[in-house]
Amino acid sequence: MDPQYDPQAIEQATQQYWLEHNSFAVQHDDSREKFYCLAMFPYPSGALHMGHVRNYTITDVIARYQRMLGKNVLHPMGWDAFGLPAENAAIQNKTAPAKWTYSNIDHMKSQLKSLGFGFDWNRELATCQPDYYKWEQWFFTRLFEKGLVYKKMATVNWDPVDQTVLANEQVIDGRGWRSGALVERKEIPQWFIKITDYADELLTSLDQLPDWPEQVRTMQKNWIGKSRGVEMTFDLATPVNGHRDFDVYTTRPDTLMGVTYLSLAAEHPISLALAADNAELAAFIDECKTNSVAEADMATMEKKGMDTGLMALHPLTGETVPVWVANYVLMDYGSGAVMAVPGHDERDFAFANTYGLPIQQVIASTDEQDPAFDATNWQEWYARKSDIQLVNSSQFDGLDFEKAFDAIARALADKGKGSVKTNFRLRDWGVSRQRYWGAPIPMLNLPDGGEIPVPLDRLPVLLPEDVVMDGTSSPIKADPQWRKADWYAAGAEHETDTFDTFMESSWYYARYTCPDFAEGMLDSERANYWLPVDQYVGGIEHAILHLLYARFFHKLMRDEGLVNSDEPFKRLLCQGMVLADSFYIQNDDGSKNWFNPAEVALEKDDKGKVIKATHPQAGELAMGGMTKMSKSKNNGIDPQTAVDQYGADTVRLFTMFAAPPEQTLEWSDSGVEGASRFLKRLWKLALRLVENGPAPALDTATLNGQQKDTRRKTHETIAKVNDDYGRRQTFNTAIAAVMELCNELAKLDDAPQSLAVLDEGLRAVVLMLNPIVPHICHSLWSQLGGEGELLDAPWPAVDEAALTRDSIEMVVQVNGKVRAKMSVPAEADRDAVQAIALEQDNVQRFLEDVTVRKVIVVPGKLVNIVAN
RNA sequence: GCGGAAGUGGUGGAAUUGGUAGACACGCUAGAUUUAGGUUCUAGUGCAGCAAUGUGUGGGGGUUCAAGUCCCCCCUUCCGCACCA
Repeated sequence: MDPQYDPQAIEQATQQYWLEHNSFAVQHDDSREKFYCLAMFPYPSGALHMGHVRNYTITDVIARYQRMLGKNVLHPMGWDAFGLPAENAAIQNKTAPAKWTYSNIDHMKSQLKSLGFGFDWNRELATCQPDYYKWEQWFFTRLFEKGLVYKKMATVNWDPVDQTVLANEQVIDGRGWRSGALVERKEIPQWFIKITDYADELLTSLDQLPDWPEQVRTMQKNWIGKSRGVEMTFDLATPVNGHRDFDVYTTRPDTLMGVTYLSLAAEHPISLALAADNAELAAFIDECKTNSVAEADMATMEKKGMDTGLMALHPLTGETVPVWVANYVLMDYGSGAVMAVPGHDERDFAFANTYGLPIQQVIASTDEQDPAFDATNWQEWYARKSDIQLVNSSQFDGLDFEKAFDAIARALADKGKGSVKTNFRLRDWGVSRQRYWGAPIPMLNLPDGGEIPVPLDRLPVLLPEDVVMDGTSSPIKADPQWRKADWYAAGAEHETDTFDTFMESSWYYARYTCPDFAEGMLDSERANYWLPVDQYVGGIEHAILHLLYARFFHKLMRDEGLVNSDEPFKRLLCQGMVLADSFYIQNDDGSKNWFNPAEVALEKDDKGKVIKATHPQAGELAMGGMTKMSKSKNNGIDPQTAVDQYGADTVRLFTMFAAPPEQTLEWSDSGVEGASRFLKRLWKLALRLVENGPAPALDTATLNGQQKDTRRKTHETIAKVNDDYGRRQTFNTAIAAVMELCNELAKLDDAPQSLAVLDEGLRAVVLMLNPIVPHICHSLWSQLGGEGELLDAPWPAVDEAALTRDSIEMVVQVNGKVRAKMSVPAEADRDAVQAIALEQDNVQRFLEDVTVRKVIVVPGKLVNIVAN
């Protein structure tokens, strides 16, 4: 055995062994219990970052652990290969997105291999490959045939200088990132998939996912946003350009008598009709066009509106209500019109106060603690649904929320002006993108204006890969030859929009089960063996969109007869971000220059707190604290550098040790060194055992106290680590427990039975750490004379007999404060424990001059003596 | 703005069901070995105090024999918001 731990040599040899033995290839096998472990596939951005390392280490640990439990484990990997960055890189580097993407995949694949992740590379897929997106295109045409796909006008960010559609992230402070031009909202026709048809099922089947984080289920539930409300019609006092009325939806019909104005979206047909002969209104609508389309901006921007002079009629009273156009009402949501109740909606309240609109109270609090209604000062209870009753609402006065809701809904229905309606916040999924690097939408635009899907025998609609990007128009939009579909009809053209990349990531997990299947989208026999995914791991940032779309797609595939399960992901783990220290220099103009932590020297005070950061050239730097690793803050730590310096096992160990998986992970060089140190100590411990020759057989009857304690520690640790890996998924505490065990094992002497205890303990350590640091464990396993393949070695068993104790340490409290610690016989009953507790000297001292009122005994833990 | 989380020593974190706060590790201090430095090993390390002891889980209140954990109010930070992936 090499006296020095040499990670580079060990890791190379171990990876070579896995390669030669094809160790991670798996097959469909009905006779074995399966386990499908999946990490969210990466976007091939060029190089692996720490977030990837963390993600894939977690799944690799779970996959290897499940394999040791005897399961047939599928752990695949592939590439989310379409997307915006490839286009940007292509423009910048004057290359083609495809070429850039494929070269990134090559590089990142070799990086993944160097980290020793046990992926079944036979199943690798990239979503930009035609044999992948062919089936996505086919599936879309099926959805079209089923009536689940439609086309409608929708808003995009339009850069008037570059003449191109921009993503939200490409709009910075209202301007195009490249041109700097003021971005406009523009309505263009786009394809939508009816996710709202599945809204109810997407909501109710969340209850079938007990192994998802509660917070993710809650976020999805709120996102879907099921509400019960009333849809009603407001007639116009005077028709406008043929429009006689418009609809609004509200969840608060109980406040209907408090409506003091109505708001239309700038793009509402009535607004546009009114603007035709109202220059001021036209100007206001133009101004609204420069507003961001992002909901977050919408919610925080200044609320602006304009009175149109038009009047609508209240559906119950027939009184006139002024109609406004407001910048915060969006045409894409609902009907593009809302009723405003400034007395009982906080946003309307602020708006009414700004524009001097009347505020009418129609709800009164029935809680005497609440202050009276004050139209100049918003209070929490104004919008409450409980402990209220209606006022100023004629025949509805005195009703509570539920009764008022029903009575007003009935009154509207009686007049034919409205009805109760269940609504969802969730909107249909717009899948059109005006970009090149994506899967072409397989539709033909016909000369007469209609659309038909491309038939299967014409699929895939191939995306040309050898193109030049000019930064404005998509190459397929600019290519009349590509668009031409004369094979169908003269003048027919291919749709030049491509799919949202969430389409590809919505079904890749299913395709992994049969990536070679050429006859269809999925080979149901294999797909149904492996699905659903038993463990899915990815970033919390995907908690809503990606996971919701994938759940939706799974149900669509089920209804197409491709899979037989309702949900794609049985258990979900959302890992936290990876942070690193950040350092900068503030420039005179307020901007900041960021310096990579690798180049910064730190100075500490006598407690070890960092007080100064200096850069060899730039001098003293300001400290930006721990922030998410990012290009903009230049604080990315390259995993490859760490792997080259310390080895993959050290990086994997640190990553899993520094924090539980759902929390943020703070990168720390000294923490990495600590992980490396532990592996060196482990190596030394094994070396000591090996150099002492084969350990004698364990004879549990002859063990002394220390040997017995250490052996108990071994088996306690096995039980804890098993629980931490399987149920809790807190790998950091599992590692800490193994470290504790190693510290105990290291204290054993060289007596024959001590070596036997060490031998048993060390084998358990190697088995327990194998999922996390598989290379060093592979090496140690063979040097300790472990039998068979470590990858398939059974998880160590707990010897219940080793867990028994003769005595238990307990704490004695007086009035809740710890005053003594004592050792009591394991079999001592309540009275005996109490008696021993009262005998303790320090307890006696605190019981002088007081009377014992009560003694609480928590078996195995503590005694609390209540006295005064 | 709306929705979802988090806040514990000098630092990362532990405390799993209301029951010994600070496991494990980093850092720091002292010592030993080696010595050019690092490495390695031993001991100590929440804060205040010589000690007994007091005090301590973002802040303020409450429930309980007992609260990091449960309840109410407040503050701060982070994530998502539909065209980044």
